[in-house]
Amino acid sequence: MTDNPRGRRSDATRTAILEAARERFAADGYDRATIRAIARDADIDPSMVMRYYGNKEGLFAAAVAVDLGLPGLSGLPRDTVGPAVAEHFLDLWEGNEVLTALVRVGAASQAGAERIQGIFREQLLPVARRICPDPEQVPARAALVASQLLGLALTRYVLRIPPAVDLTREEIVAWLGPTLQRYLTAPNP
Amino acid sequence: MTDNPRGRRSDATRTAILEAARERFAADGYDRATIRAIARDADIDPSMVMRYYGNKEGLFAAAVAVDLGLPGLSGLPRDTVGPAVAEHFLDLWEGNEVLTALVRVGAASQAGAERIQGIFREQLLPVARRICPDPEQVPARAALVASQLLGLALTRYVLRIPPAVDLTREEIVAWLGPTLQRYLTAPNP
DNA sequence: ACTGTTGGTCAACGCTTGTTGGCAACATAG
DNA sequence: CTATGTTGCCAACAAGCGTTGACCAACAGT
Repeated sequence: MTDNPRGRRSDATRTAILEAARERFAADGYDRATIRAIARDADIDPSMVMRYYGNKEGLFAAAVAVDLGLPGLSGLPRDTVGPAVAEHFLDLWEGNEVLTALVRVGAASQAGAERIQGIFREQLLPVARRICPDPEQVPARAALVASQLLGLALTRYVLRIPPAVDLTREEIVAWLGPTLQRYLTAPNP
Repeated sequence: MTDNPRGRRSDATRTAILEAARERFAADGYDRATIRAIARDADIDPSMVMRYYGNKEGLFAAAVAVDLGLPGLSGLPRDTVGPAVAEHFLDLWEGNEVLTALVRVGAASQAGAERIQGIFREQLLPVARRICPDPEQVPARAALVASQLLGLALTRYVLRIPPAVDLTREEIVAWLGPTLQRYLTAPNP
């Protein structure tokens, strides 16, 4: 029994499945990303997906386990955090397809929406708590930040509205930076 | 032959189908909103949907024919257009489910995404052209406006992130108004 | 009263989906 | 070398889907 947790013989297959799943979920959304298509991309049999991840929901859960890596931002000077957040998320979106998949599936299914709610609650809220001045306003301000960040992701990476795709990295930081800065630290309007 | 364009005997059925379709598309997205479920909601047979709208794509196209009613905004004073846009879109989102359905389906399928691109191009861009100072910057600025508006819709009406749902109308106008104003009329940063 | 058109139902089609269980090949432990 | 657990493929299942065509009932025009 090769029970050794590190280095199972099937690890290559497992990660191939996850990679293919991320690509398909990002490109096609939850319903159209079929297990058969994912298995074909990973060059294995559909039944292997079921064996390793139980069912389609389990596969999705495993494929979009995401860490935003936000805590690193809380050490920054408070008055330049807006542009820093914009840059950080640009890196995340362009680095891999997990977040695109997440938005696509979140818009398509209740389970996906709940997963995004969880990420918001457990990863964005705590950081906002350490940046915002008024503790009572933290949820509202974090929600505004999320709306602008997810909105850019939606128009640029999911809907692919041409002018949103054509925005350069510098333009995005220059425009969104002050917006996020205001949502996080400006006095209540 | 009751060829009379106004007042066909089947008009009640047709609109019942469209209403049910909008609800289902908004609640479930394109793939999970089945023709059978829509027909059940409208209390008719699935085959009627096919007869009246050809196929599922045709039904979707008919269900989300949307007019943003933006031209009315171009007569406003240029320095208060931001909050006015925010209020206008709040009315639209809360008035009916067409836009929610549109975002859900846009995120799920290529056809839906193209439809949103079309609305952006034909309804948002022309109005932005009459508000923005620099004609060359119009597409980028309109894309930024769309990102914030669609982002709020996504977090509030589709993902239903609790703090985004809890925002009051006044809070939204007070926070988004200046953002949209800046995207539309502020000098290039 | 006859006839053609329209509104609507019913049952079925072909297809794809997620999911399951059986079976062969292989690696490893004793 | 044998026994055991792991990896993988194959074929099949039941369910649900969009879609179709045959059929009946009510109506309108003449």
